[in-house]
Amino acid sequence: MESKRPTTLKSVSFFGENVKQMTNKRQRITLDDVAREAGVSAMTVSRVINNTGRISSETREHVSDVIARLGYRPSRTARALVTNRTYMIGVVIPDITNPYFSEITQGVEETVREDDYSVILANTNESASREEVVLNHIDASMVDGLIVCSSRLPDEILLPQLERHQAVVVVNRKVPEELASSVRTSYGLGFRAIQSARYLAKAGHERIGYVYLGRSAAMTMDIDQIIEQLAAEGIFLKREWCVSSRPTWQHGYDTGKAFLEKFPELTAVIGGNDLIALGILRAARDLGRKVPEDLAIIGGDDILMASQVTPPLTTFRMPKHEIGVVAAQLLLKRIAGDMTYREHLYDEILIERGTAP
Amino acid sequence: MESKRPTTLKSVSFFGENVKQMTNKRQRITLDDVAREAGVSAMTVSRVINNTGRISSETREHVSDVIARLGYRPSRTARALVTNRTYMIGVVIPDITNPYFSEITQGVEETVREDDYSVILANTNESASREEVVLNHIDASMVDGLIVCSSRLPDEILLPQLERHQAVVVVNRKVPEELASSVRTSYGLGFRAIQSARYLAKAGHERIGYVYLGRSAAMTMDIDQIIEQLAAEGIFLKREWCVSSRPTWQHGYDTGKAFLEKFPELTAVIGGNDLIALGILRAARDLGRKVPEDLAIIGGDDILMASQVTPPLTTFRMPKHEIGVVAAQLLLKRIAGDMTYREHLYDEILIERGTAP
DNA sequence: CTGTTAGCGCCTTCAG
DNA sequence: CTGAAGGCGCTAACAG
Repeated sequence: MESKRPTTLKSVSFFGENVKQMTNKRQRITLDDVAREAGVSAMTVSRVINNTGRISSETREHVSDVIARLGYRPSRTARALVTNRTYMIGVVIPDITNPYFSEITQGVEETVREDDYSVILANTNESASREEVVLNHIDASMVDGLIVCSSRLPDEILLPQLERHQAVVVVNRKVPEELASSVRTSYGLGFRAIQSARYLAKAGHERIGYVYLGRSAAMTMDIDQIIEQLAAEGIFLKREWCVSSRPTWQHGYDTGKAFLEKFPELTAVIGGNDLIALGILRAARDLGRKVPEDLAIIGGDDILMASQVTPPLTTFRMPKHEIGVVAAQLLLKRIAGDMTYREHLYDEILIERGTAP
Repeated sequence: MESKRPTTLKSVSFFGENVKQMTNKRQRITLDDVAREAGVSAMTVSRVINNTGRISSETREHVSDVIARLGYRPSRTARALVTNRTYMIGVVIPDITNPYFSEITQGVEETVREDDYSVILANTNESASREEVVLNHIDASMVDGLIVCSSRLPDEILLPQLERHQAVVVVNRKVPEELASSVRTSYGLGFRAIQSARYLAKAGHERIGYVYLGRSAAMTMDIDQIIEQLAAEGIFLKREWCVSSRPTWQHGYDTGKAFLEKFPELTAVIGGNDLIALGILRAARDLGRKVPEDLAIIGGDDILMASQVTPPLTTFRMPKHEIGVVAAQLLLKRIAGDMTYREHLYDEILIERGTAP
């Protein structure tokens, strides 16, 4: 019998002629199949697989052989049902095509995979309502933990969703410490705008515009607070010089173009993030404005493109990949049962480049 | 009893003071709990949830009430175990930070989510060995289907992996029709290089370099075939003028710099993709070469950045987002049981811009 | 229209 | 060191 196996083996572990039959019945090889074939109990097989309990190396080896021969693979689902661990984590982000988020996601994915976790990606497309739908869809029974990036949802909606999960980490957001650990930049978008305005004011600009990220719950301050704060410092940011934009290049371009045409008196513009700022940069040049001579621009994430356009974009840098890695690490800690609140803050540092030297 | 519920309700569906207790016992509310509370059988509750079978609107309503009151959510895991459907699909891609792939991924995610599927993201970091590990990790029991993008694996390794899955779609790859539907560009990387070379030759270039994507199984032709093909057309591409690079900006930059220094006689360079080409562009400018006067450059994906650098990059355009959408649609068809082979081919069209006018 | 019976594939007791 | 029973939470297939 042993000697006849090789043939079967090949067609099972390789793409063979009996593929069609398999597709019909989907005859999964189970623990019991292995047990029967090996002449042991299911429990023994289970122990071999999980490397748990004491087993004679003899049976262990024999069972391993049978497992390999049959091409047995334990059902993650069945295991999840009984252990209550799925080895998956959810990652909720606004837009995977935004380099800022794809870098964070990469950091997360690469980190959790080391511990055999998989990432369930949920893209909210920068929409609060979609974010809610998506969060609602991710049941606690399908993930061991959740990382929520730059949530656009108000607390009343976000917090109950987080509460459903065993382990949560939020990025760019503050929530009650019992609910989640947190990784974020120290300034937040509001402070970043203030930093930018100060920088521009110091450079002599008096008419500064601000194209901010539309109704984002990640904003630690709202526009009026920012204006107020700056006014206190003698920097004058008119309310009408502040408009919102969705955080994509195209929206930055469209918004920026209309904005610059409406307020030609502006000598500087702050973008809510790099994509917006880069859109504005293109709009400015299409309008015949010289950057930075006629118009200075400051962005906000230091994505690759920021350094490669002409003139290169002055922006704020933060370790995106590392933020993803750390968020993942904090989540793994929580999943492992260590529920102590942890918080990682990163400074955003201003990178002075051509658009606002 | 009914009148006392509201209090409990709030602390269950909202973040309440008994969070701590819940975290301990993780006392999931089950179907039976609902059934008991509603005074019906579990089956009835199941029917209400799945909207299946005939149920008096009276009991339906009552059960729905209890479900809402208890904040019951069905266990995806348990359901998956019995239905053999997880409502998840796997997406294997080389690098999520490459805009080319993040756009495809976005298309996939957004499409499958309409049908309540979630995406498991597996990033291989452009490494064949990691891709193998990752594919091995994605068990057929955890996904209903799989989309593999630009696999770097040879057939001997890739095909058996695909065979394990019920439904597969490959992007930028050809596999036996029984195994998977396919979405890809009509040219493939090899043909794209040939198109580029022809274009450059026509523009008068005689010394053309080629920085290609390292040992990628997505190449329909290898370098020697390309050289041969071009030679037949009277276009001379020396073997030593062809070097490989990993498909990232930084590698493109480093490789490009060394390459240009070693072969200053080149008047044009073809990049394996946009990131590589953009890296070369920067390297060329850092070396004091004027583009396109001293050196023409052609890229290959038409990512956003390509159009925004100076001079803008001549490249090939293909509908990345749509490719993701279609791949997802083909996969959903297969998951639904329609296993007919389908193939979508997209033309890559040359976008003539500043780096190679 | 509703309930009963049997598992899905695995692991956690508890006995040998 | 190994096995037998029971159940995780849900639904399919039958009853009624």
